[in-house]
Amino acid sequence: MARALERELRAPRPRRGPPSQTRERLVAAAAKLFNRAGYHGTDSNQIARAAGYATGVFYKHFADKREIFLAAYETWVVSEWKAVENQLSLGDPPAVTARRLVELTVDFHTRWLGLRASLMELVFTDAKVRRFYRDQRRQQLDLMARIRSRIGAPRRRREDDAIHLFTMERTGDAIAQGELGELGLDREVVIEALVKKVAALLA
Amino acid sequence: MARALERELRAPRPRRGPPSQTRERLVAAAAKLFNRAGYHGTDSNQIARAAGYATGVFYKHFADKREIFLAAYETWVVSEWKAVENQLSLGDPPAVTARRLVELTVDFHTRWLGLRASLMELVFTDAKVRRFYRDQRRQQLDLMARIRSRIGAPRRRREDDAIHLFTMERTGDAIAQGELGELGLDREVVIEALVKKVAALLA
Amino acid sequence: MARALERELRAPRPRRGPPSQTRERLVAAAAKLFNRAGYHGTDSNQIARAAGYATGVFYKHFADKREIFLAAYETWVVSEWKAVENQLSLGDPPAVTARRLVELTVDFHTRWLGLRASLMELVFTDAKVRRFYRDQRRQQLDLMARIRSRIGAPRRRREDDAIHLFTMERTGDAIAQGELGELGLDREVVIEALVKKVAALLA
Amino acid sequence: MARALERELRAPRPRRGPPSQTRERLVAAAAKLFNRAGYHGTDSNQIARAAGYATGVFYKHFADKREIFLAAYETWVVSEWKAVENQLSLGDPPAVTARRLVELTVDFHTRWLGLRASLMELVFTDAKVRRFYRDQRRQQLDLMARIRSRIGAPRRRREDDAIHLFTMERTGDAIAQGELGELGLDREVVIEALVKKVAALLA
DNA sequence: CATGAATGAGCCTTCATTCAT
DNA sequence: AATGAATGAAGGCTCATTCAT
Repeated sequence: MARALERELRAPRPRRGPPSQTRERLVAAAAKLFNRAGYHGTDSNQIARAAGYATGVFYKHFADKREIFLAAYETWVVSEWKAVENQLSLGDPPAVTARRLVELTVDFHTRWLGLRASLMELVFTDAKVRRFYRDQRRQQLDLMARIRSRIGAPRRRREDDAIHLFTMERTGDAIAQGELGELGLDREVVIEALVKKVAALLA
Repeated sequence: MARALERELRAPRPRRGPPSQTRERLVAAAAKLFNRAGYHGTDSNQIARAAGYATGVFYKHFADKREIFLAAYETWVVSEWKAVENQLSLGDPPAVTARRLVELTVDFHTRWLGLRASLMELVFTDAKVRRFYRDQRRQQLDLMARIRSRIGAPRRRREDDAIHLFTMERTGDAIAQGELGELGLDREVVIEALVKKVAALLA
Repeated sequence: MARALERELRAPRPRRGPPSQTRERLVAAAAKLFNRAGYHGTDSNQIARAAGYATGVFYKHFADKREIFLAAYETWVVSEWKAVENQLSLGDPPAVTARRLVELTVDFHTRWLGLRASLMELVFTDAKVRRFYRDQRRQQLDLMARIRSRIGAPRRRREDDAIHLFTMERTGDAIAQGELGELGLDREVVIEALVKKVAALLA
Repeated sequence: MARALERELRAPRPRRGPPSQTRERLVAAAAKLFNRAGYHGTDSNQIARAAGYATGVFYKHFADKREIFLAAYETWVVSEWKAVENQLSLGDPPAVTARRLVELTVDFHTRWLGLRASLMELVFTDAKVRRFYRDQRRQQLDLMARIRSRIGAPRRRREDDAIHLFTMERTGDAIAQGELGELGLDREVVIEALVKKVAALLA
């Protein structure tokens, strides 16, 4: 009857499967929605529906909304890491690598714009998110040190690396948000400048 | 009776006064609360109460919560500007000025940490906040250009100035949040590095 | 200064005067507003403002909002009575009188449409309004009996007069509301029918 | 613990069931409350509670209070129609039918007194309610025409039918409200008069 | 495991009314 | 007598979360 049809429309998707798949679908749906409307603009029932499930399933997989945000965030961070490490493993010349890394950053910030927009408030508000966020940063710094030692580049202070990361992060957000355009700035010039900064680290 | 007593206890409330004063008190209270609990963690009744008023006043002065956030944000931004321009007008040697400016930045980011934490999501979510935010950035860039031309420093591309601002902003947040400490980084070293960057602009 | 100017705009009207005048102005403003938006759609601050006074003055003249409604209602009823009695005193031939009375009814219902729309709920809800309403009805019935006896028309049962009044009242509302048009009915035909009914009473 | 006990006490609440049942219960509770306290004297939380549910359900079924009023109104109107058509289908002699119809009218106006009291203001204030109300009236007129043609009664102008409906409606309200008693009128005489009017239509 | 109806605390907002000036 | 800022109860509505099926 009409009821079944309606359900079909809501979620034209095969249900049932291993729990991990359900979880994955939920996270994917959450990411999409958070990205569109921010954390507070997204409601948990929506997430389940968008993933093709009923409301209740949500709380079978996540203790609360915050947790799924964290999961979505983690997904993003992990995929970004993978992409970065993958790029580094290609052995491209530094100039190429630098450009690719900047492109990656901009890409990711663009793809995860809405999530990032909510991140700061949650980092401020929520201890768990904060902890996770800090851990990520630490790993970024470790990675940077490792890379440099691997390629025999000169040592730098971890503090400088941190500032570099902050710059990349904030500038990436600005590009993703279209802030540059609104300020009448040239996106390519900014990207070029970032590439130069990254290249300097790899030299 | 009990009513009067209760009123007495609630708050040292200097009632009656020009509306502008009420508004100011509301904004001050809002800033404090937003700063403590973030935008979404603060409600409009709380704000009025914290300012020493009853619920209703709020909507006599602001159309909604977003509007008072914007007002609080504006207050902060304006005071920061004033402080910066004031510092610049002192005619200190560049090295001193640079250090003072960094100190100012860190100070402001510390004082307005919670507000800043909510800012990004609102910029993303709310067109009015976004517009205001962008305007501020534009003015910052203009100021930078003016300063340099005034002191006869070499011209720079606006894009580089923007990146500089992003770096200052994000690093200022990190310092304010105590992110550095948690990452085992030395705050002074970071500040020193920022000072150098600012000094380079003034040279 | 700007303040005074603003006040001027709100109420370009001489203030101060005998209390009765203030009261009158308030009632007039209330009637207008109730008429536009109904009782619940009108707020008491608005009324005072619209009359050219400050909020507070309202409660110097009326115990509450219900009371000013009653006053507005009374004004209307009294003016309608006056018009009816005036018409009757003219000594026009019955046919003319009947037509004039119907015109009067339609006029008044049109002029007081919004007030009437709120009347039923208030009659139901509020004992004071109910009492006043009933008194009016009683007087209408008395008047009808008196008229007939004066002009030597045959006696009728008071019950029939009541039904007649109900018909006039409800049909008057329908005309005022434009209900006829929406139902595809001819206004003139309806009015003609009413005239006939009234004429029958005067015959 | 206390929680469960409290829940037990609150209401004999048969939870779980098809949404349509919930909706029905809400409408029934709403009708009762509107009827008792009028539209503005009833709030949406109350309605849900009175139906045996928590606050939230309300907005799962209705966009706002206006909508549930309309639903309650519709329920009433539909049931009245059914009763009228049922009566007409019995094939009683005209005199009997007329009396029964008047009784029905008085019954319904009595049962739905409070709802009716709010109706006028809502018809005035709210476009959706107005539209629904007009549609009903149109159908009443259609029905009247159909009945007469079915029983071979003489044609009448639709305008006269409309006036008849207005009379019935307003007089029905008066009876339901006890207005007659307060005016010292004889209820039976009034009813008799209405019966005569209806009978005339059926003749 | 999934479902989705139900929960209810709590937020935003309005407005009749008061009262210090 | 007038002013208008302030009051605060109360109502509309949302949404994270629970739980009976």
